[in-house]
Amino acid sequence: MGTTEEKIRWGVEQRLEYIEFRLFWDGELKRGDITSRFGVSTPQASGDLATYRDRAPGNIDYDGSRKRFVATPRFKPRFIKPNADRYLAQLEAIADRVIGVDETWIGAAPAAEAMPIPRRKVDPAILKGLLAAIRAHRSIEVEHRSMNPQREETMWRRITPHAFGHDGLRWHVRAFCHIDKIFKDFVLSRCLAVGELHEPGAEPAQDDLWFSFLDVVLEPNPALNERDRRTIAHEYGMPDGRVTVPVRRALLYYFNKRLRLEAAKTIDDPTLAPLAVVNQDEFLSAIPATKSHRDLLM
Amino acid sequence: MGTTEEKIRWGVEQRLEYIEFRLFWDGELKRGDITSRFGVSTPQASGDLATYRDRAPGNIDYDGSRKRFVATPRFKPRFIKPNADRYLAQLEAIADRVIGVDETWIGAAPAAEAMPIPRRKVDPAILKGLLAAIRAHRSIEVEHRSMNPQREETMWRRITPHAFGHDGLRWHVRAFCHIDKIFKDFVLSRCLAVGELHEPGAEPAQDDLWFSFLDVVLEPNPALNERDRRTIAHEYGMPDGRVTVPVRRALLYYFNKRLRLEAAKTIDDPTLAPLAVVNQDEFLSAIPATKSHRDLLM
DNA sequence: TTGACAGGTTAAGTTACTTGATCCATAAGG
DNA sequence: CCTTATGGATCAAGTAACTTAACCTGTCAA
Repeated sequence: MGTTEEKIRWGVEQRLEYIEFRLFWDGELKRGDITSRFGVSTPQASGDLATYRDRAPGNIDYDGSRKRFVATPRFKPRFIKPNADRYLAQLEAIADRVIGVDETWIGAAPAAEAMPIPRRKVDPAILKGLLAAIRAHRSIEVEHRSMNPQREETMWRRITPHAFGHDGLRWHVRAFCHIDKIFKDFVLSRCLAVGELHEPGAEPAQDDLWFSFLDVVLEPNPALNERDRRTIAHEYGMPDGRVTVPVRRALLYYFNKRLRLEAAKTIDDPTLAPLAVVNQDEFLSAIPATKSHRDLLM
Repeated sequence: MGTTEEKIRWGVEQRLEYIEFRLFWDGELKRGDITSRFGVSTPQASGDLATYRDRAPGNIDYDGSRKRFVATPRFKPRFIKPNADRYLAQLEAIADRVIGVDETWIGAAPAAEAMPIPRRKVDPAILKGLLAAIRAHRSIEVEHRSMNPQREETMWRRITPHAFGHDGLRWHVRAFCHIDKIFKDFVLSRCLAVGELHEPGAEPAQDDLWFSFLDVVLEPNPALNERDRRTIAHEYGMPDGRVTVPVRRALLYYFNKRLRLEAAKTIDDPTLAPLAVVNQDEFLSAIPATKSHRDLLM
């Protein structure tokens, strides 16, 4: 009883979820957290807390001496399903200064530090232009710094983009290059400006390397001892000692570099490459196809 | 005139920001986008669009033939400041399946793919326990898979955590280990369970490696040709050909590995390591201090 | 013991909503 | 050509969800 379940407005639901999020991760919150984050009055925040108590009975208590609302020991989430990876993704964004703590629901962010890589910011206008070209299935002119020594240092080229790819360190746009007549990756932070939209140069479907996948079978590096292999198998979720990862062929090069797979079995210190590829012949022979365009590499 | 600027409720402001976000990035939206995302009625969504038109005159138009609201050519954001890195961070979270498209404001997400690394999910209960210990300045028992061959394969150890660190591939918790009496990193996905809180074993301030920084001076790899060096300098924001990055000594080991700095100048193919360290003596001699605990490496 | 802080409550009034109806414009299909 | 589907605008009546203003309670620290 008490749990009257009428329809509930979006704003109220957000605040109930916020209350529960804070109770789960921080274990506590105060009324002022609600009033300041959502700009509501104190009676409203009190009302929300009462509503929460009503709908999730036994989850919340008021600790008079600490002057905080606290989660009870038998707290059981009812409005959100807690997700550690989501929490950590937010923490990373905060550490990278991509968002502010006050834009998340994290109340007291723990001290956290991510790799401080001093990458140039991407110009919103450029990203916006590429998005527009992708949506409209058209080509766009891009001023791009090329690593190809045959080319001008920076040049305008027309490309027909269709997707974005992230190699773990930076974003590329996958596009048909009207000069070279092939599909390539263009690093976003090397795009200096964008121009007009025009007729497309190719259909996205023609980008075979993008649309075909290789099933990479990974195992703990056999150069490791039995025990370390078990640890790696556990960490990467390999119940039977292996895991199959479908990887776009266009991304195989980065996948290889990122996990140091190529040299895994020959490297002197196997702890540098915890994973190795089972279907290595297939894997290695699939890589060069993406490696032929020097622009991709660096 | 027209722009009456009374106080505005949180829910309304969210919708106005949503409208502008969509206009900027997607260039268009329809009334139904608002009703479905925020659960409001059609008259309300119409009202919001009218309010937006009122407050940001000249930004929005209705294209009757496409049956969409579209951004005008002279669109100028008034409620949000567009941030490409933030957009891309969301895109990455979507590609990694950490959040759903419907949880972001991105209307039509472009095709995007991030590195598919099959990492085990972190148990929310474990992260929550560590957060609680950090907040309370107490120690916590953790069942952890050790890579140290002297130790049991999995063992309970008491640690006093104080921060989180991300090496680009995974999260660690930085903590004082009550067994080894030193501060170490513990990979989150190797923590299997957490236990009770107790007295702390050390003050966070005693973690010298965490709280002291080394100024790493980076330059484009000198093994590259002049022109490629210029490109790298541009991409990493080095107006005078160098950039100084303060890095926590506790993270130097990962920083080195991630950017392949150690071997940068000697590696056969310099395109694999676009960056090199200027103050290399200082840098290399600072690394081993963090490298002494094998647990960190793999 | 006083004040500052955190929270709760009640009453009266306002704003932001909903439902349900009716109407308009455009595009696509027969 | 007419029909239907889609997407939008608007009005009227009613209702949640708010606000402001005032006043009350418990706990802690000076």
